[in-house]
Order: sequence, then C-alpha cells, then structure tokens
Amino acid sequence: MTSTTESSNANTRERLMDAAGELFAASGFRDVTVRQICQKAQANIAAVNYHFRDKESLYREVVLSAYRTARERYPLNVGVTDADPPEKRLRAFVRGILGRIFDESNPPWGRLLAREMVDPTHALDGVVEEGMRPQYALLSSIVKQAAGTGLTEAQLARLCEAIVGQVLVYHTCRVVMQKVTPGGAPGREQIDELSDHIVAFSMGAIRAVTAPPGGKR
Amino acid sequence: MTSTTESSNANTRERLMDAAGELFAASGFRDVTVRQICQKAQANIAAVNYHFRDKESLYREVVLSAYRTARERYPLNVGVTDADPPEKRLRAFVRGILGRIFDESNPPWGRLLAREMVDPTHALDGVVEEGMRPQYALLSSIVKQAAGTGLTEAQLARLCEAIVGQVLVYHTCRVVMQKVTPGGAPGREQIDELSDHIVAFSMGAIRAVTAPPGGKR
DNA sequence: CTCCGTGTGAAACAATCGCTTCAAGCGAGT
DNA sequence: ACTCGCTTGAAGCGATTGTTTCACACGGAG
Repeated sequence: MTSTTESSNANTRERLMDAAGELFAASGFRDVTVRQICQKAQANIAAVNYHFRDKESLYREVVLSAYRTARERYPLNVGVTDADPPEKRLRAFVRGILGRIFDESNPPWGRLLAREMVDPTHALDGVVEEGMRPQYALLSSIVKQAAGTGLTEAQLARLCEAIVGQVLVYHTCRVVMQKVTPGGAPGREQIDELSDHIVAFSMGAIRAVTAPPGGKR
Repeated sequence: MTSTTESSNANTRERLMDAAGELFAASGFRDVTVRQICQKAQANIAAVNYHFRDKESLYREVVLSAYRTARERYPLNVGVTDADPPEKRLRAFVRGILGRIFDESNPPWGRLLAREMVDPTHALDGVVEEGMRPQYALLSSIVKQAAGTGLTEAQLARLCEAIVGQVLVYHTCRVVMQKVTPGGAPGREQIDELSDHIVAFSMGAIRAVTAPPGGKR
C-alpha cells in the first residue's frame, strides 16, 4: 500500500520527494515522467515546477536526501571506537555499507547510487565530497591499522578497493547472481554472514600480502 | 575521427551497429535517439527500422555482439591449461575480465554490461546463459582447486563473489575512484599490476579462510 | 469585508520521440 | 531494354515529453 501512493496528509513537497525517490530508483531519471511522480504523490503536474524548479532539481534533492538518510540509518562505526582492533572496526564498516545497499525501503539509496555510477550527474558531486571522501578515509585508516606501516599509497589504495569491491558486488551483480549463483543472490537477512566472510577473507589477505616471508613465494 | 562518424564504406547494417554500440554505451538505451544513431552511421532514419525491426531489436543485437567480441578478444584461459596450478589459472581469469572492462574500444562492452546490471533487459538473458554461467563455472572450478575440498556450496559462492567483486570494482566505481582515490582510478595500463594484486590478495585470503587452525581465532 | 501571498487545478504549449509511408535509386538477371 | 527485389531518401504521423500559463481556492492580516 505504501508502495502505490504516498500518504496524502504530508505536505506536497515531501510527497513528491518520496514518490520521486522510489520511481527514480526503480527506473532512472530519464524513464520517469513528472506525470508519474505527480500521480503517485497525488499532486498536480505543476507541483514539481512549483516546489522544485524543474525535474532535474527534484532529482538532485532526492539523491542528496537519500544519501543522508542512508548515512544516518547505517553508520559505519556502530559499537566501535578508533581504539578497537582493525578487525572489529572493519566489520562495523562492512556491515554499514551492506546495510545501506540492501535496504530497499524508501528511498532506495543503493539503486540511486548505482545509477549515478553509470550515468554520473552533478547530483553525485555533492555526495562524493560530503560522504564518499571521508568514508574512504575511514576505510583507509582501518586498513592502515591492519596492515601496519610500510605500505605505499598505491598498495593501500588497492587494499581498500578490494574491500569495497567485495561489498558492492552484492549490489551491482545481484541480477546476474540471481541467475548464476547456486542458491541465488544473498539478501539483507545474510548481512551478518556476509560481513563475517568479507572480514575474514580480507584480514587473511592483508596478513598474507603484507607478510610475504611467511609461507611460499 | 573514428569516434565521430563510422567509416562509410562498410554496409549500412554494420555501420548502424557500430554507431549504436558507441552511443548506447555512452548514454544508455533511452537517452540515445535513432536519429543520433543514423546520423553517426551516415544512414537514413528508416534504416534502423529496415535492417532491424526497431530500436530495441538493434539494442539487443548490439549487446550480444559486444559481448561476443569481448569474449573473443579477451579469453579467460590464455596460456593456461586445466592442469596448471590455481594461482596461474586465476591470474589468467582475472587478466581476462580486467581486459574486457578496461577496453574502451568499440563496442565498449563494460559500459553496456554495467547498464544492463542496473536496468536489465532481455538482452542480458542470452548473455548470462551463453557467457556468464560457464564463466562462473570456470571461476568456481579454479577456486575449488585452490581451496581444496570441504567447502560448502555457499562458501564456494562467497569466495567467487569476492574475486568478482575485486575485479568489477574497477569498472563500477571508476567515477568515484577518479575523485577519491589518491592517484586516481587505475587504467588499462595497470592490468598486470592489478591482476597480480588481486591474485595475491585472493590466494592469501583463500588459504587463510580454508585453513583456520593456523594462526589465531 | 477586503486584500494578498501561497498553493493548487486544468489546459495547453512547443519540442522531440519512435516509427511509418511512399517514392525513387540501384544493380543483377533475363 | 526491361523488370524485379533490395535498399535508401525525405517527409510526416501520432504519441509523449517537460514546462508554462492562468484562473481559482484558501486563509490570515489590515
């Protein structure tokens, strides 16, 4: 029921953003018409151009708002401090990102971000500067703590990318995994299992990569 | 020059597919008009509806053709046999996928695939069945060889996903990495470096995950 | 009551889309 | 030379798009 029309007692502006968020995430900027948005929000066609300047401004506000909602709802340091061991900090980080991308409730930030990755608009610029950059710095500090010193900047970047990739693959490749992976693509009910695996995998890899004199090679 | 108009001596059908591939990859199905395609291919507007049934059929043919080109150009087992050690086989696999996603020449398969991941059409179905599934089976066999027996199907899937994620992140997150990562996003000239890192990272992780009685925990 | 700013409603705007139509061009076969 | 099938060209069709316009409803301030 909440998926068809927005609760009509809120003010028009918020109803428009709710409806637009869901539609934009599902079909993208271009494939969504302002008529669809207004119908879903139970508003008049002119409402979009009145409350926002035009369709594109509405989209930008939706994307930024969706990111901020996801960031509030899924912090990346829940239950940990900077003094905790890197493994624990990494688990909190991974759990947070997984929570964000698996949350399909309104507004579905994961889908909006995925679309922005493929078709970047200026809506992404603010999100990157405001969110991605400090978020990457956090992951970088965790990895640095786990790997010890003696890492070049490039090596550090590769390690961070490996972790980010392991997490985001569950969103970007969901369509393919649904068909190819035995058991289908993991869902939000397996966040614990997935984060445990990613942390174990990555910590083992970091130890192996940063301490080569151990085994073979 | 090859980027503006297609060489006009080839037959119209191929020129249309070339132009459409480049445009679809750059802007997506919806944002590309048949008029743009025909102008770039130096063909008449009616040519699309004559040689292909409609815009959508043209798109489907472009996607399938782009995948087959990428598969021919970048095999996943170059220089290796099934008898080779898993590390060598994995490196060939990773190098192949990296080659495909970093190749921006026409048709840019990576971009087309990324768009299909976000907005799946029936064009993806054939590619998945014809390409993704055996490709996943190959990776699965490599991982199984590396990890030894005693893996549940789910554990095996998680390991494969981790490797796929590490590779695809360099395509899906390129826009963000360009701004956030120190040194910018890696390019196709760093394929060797990246595959070495991914293989070392993953092999170390697999050994750590599948042999827990070693260190701590 | 009157006025006026905020917000909404219905209608229409110009532009652009995919697709169709139909005539003409072209080259090979007879 | 003539015809026939394949291909191309120019024009236009109907539908849909984002946006604008303008009249009207409402509700507090003077």
